[in-house]
Amino acid sequence: MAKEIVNREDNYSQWYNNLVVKADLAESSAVRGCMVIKPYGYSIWEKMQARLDHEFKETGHQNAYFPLFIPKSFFSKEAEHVAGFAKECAVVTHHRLMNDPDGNGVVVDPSAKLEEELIVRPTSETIIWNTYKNWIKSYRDLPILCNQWANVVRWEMRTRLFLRTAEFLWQEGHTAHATRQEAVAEAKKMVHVYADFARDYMAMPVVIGTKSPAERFAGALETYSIEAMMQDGKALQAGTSHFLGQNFAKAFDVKYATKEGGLEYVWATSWGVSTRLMGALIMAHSDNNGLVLPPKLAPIQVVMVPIFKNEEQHAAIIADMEKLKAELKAVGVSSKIDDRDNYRTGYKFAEWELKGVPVRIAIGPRDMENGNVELARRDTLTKESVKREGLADHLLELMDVIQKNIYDKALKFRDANTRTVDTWDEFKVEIEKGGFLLCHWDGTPETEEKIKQETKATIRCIPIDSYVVKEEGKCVYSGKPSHQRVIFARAY
RNA sequence: CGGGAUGUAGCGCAGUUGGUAGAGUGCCGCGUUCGGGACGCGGAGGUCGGGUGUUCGAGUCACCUCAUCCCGACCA
Repeated sequence: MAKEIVNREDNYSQWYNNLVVKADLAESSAVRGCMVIKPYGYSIWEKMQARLDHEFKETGHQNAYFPLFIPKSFFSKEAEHVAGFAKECAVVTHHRLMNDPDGNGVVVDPSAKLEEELIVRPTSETIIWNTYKNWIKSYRDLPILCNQWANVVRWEMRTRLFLRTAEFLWQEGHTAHATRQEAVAEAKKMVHVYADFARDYMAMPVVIGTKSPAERFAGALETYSIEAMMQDGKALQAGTSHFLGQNFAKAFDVKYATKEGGLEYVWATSWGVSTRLMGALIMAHSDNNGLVLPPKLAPIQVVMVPIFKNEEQHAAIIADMEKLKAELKAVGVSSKIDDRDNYRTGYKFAEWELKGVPVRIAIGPRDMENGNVELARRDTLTKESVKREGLADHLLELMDVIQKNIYDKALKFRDANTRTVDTWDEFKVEIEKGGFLLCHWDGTPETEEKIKQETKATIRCIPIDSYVVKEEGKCVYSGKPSHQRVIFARAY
């Protein structure tokens, strides 16, 4: 009873917050706008990290680490970039505390004021490009393909667990290239890495596209993103990859000697995904019973709950479960035996459902006699009696079945909530229903801004893989000519 | 930074015209239970966000202040 969560249909936001806390993923911290990621939530993040890190290495990248603090002057160098982040920076002004002369704890020592303020990184382009300047002399030094796993701070006015917190964990890739083509190819490659990860691991379909100029990253020439649809019909930007042109190279004076003996500015990209993916994962699949985790990211793939009346039965069941656990380990399926004696069976069932464990196996005296187990699937909420014999192999196969089913369900939902809209009247009605609207847009920031003001809908992306509709048409708002449909939606 | 609300037990909350600080849940102990969130009995747990004022007396009224949340604004 205590762990019951509110209905998704009643209040989606409340359901989400409730779920994050009750499923033991994270909680608000005492620090404004920050969150504590709890062990269970963090273990999911670690699984994401491990897979993404593997992909980065496979595509030729290396990990590195750059400072948390960025001198204020670095920020002044790229005008567009600073404008994009100036309003949400945490600034370090002093380096020492002292006892309060009035005896009230400690105060900031006014004599310890820093010569130059330090900014807690909201992103690392500036500090990294300041460093790359020293690394790059010749075309032989290129490309530089670095990734950093780090935390960043953005002083957001309003925060939500995982989706927008003042401090968050992420990875940021920063690459330097000799040519424009190479940099563009890198930015495209990485957005596809993200899309594949979302599809194959998070079981979350995403649309790959480019951002409209207004939605572009501060300082980028092109921003590629993956956009996912949450179950309330709102869009969530789940990852971005930017072609930065020569903007940062020029700002930090990073030139290389070409093979021909010339001197050129290098071309740059940056790309990142954050703990926001956790929010995406939760909102893409979960239901009123709690979290639904795709097997590939579930910290525990199979949970085993023993049912018994006496110590003799208990010992026999646990022994069998230990055996099954070993069999599962041998085929690469993670499992846990819930042998807690202070909770009843029903409580455990509810709790593991809340935590999103893909499969639950219950074994009781009846099952032991019949050579069966009770198998419950989290994704379908169905139960069936299956043979104990060959169970490990069956579960291994079932993991793929569940992974696919969760993806298919999300894909079906997205397609069902993606509509083609041609008139402004229709647009205003349809946007209220949520989902993606495929519309013609005249390509001007003015129209985009007006639509945003009137409906709160923004251009999520100009699709480049799915939902690509290249055709002549008229802008849904202005009626001016357009060559391709874009995706409008309300977003997180 | 504008508009609105809320601060009371670990948590989510109730607290009447100002009069001894409350139930639920969770936690600890004992017992009965145990195939879908059990129940009984006992127990621990509070400077009522902070300050000032009014009053014989303030969780309650007034003022100030701090914090949090919601709606805007802001936001790869």
